[in-house]
Amino acid sequence: MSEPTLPRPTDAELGILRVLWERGPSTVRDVHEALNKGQEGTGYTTVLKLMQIMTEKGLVERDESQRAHVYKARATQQKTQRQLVTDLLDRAFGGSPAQLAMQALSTKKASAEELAELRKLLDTLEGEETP
Amino acid sequence: MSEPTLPRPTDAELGILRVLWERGPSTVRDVHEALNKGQEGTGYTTVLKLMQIMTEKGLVERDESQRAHVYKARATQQKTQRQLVTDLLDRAFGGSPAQLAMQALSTKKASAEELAELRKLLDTLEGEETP
DNA sequence: AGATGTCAACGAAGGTCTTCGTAGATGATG
DNA sequence: CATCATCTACGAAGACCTTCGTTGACATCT
Repeated sequence: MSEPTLPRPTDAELGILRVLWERGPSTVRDVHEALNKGQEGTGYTTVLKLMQIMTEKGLVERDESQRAHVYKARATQQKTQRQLVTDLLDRAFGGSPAQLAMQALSTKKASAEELAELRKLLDTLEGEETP
Repeated sequence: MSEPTLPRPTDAELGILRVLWERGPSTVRDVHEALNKGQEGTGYTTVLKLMQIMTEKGLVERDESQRAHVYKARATQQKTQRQLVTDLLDRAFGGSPAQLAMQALSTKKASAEELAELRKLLDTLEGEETP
């Protein structure tokens, strides 16, 4: 196995991961600034500490060749999303994916493009359903 | 306001809520037994303590008229699911509901009935999209 | 009444999460 | 070289979560 399955990221960790996904490999300073666009939220050392812990957990990788270490997410956003969805599915939805999908769509309006894409996926799935 | 928005239930709390949703109003003993069908997982007092805390948080209501207090969930499963989905949406999906929906469907196979239902919802949504 | 069983209520321990202050190393500036 | 800025590392505090043992109240059974 190449992946011993990473732990579920916590809320604060997810915030950091989102920055890394968006910006690509970044230093602590980069992440800290991205996280505090304008307002001051969490302190620098807080972000640093979190990222150190995330390194231990395996959520991120660290390149120490520079003085300012460069971090990058170890799992793609897709993979992490899948994990979180699976989790939520089991914990709150009795494992029904369609129920979750519908809940998601009723919650907030999606764009026409996204809906079209979703419909395409639906076609594929229904095609498989009755082969 | 009738609802000061309940806090997001934790993992263990969600387990208890699921029992309450399924069984309806229940005593601690009921929940404890449902949670430990067969195997022994968590102790009785653990469940009791959690449900006491959940009462303080407002996640459940308690009827103390009987010696064995009867608890019931304060929010419906639907409402809680919606909350969790919204949360996940904001925290990990940059707010795109269709993306989450697709992720959910790719994760696990849904039944034909559910897919049909989902398609119906999709029709409705697309109808609204271009009025 | 006395023994047994069931219940709620604490309190506390051990874990994780988030926060930040302080210290020490390293690089840049005058 | 001395000073200042920047960076990592460390430790610890405070909050929350989960766990359970113990206690005392109340009911039931003999």
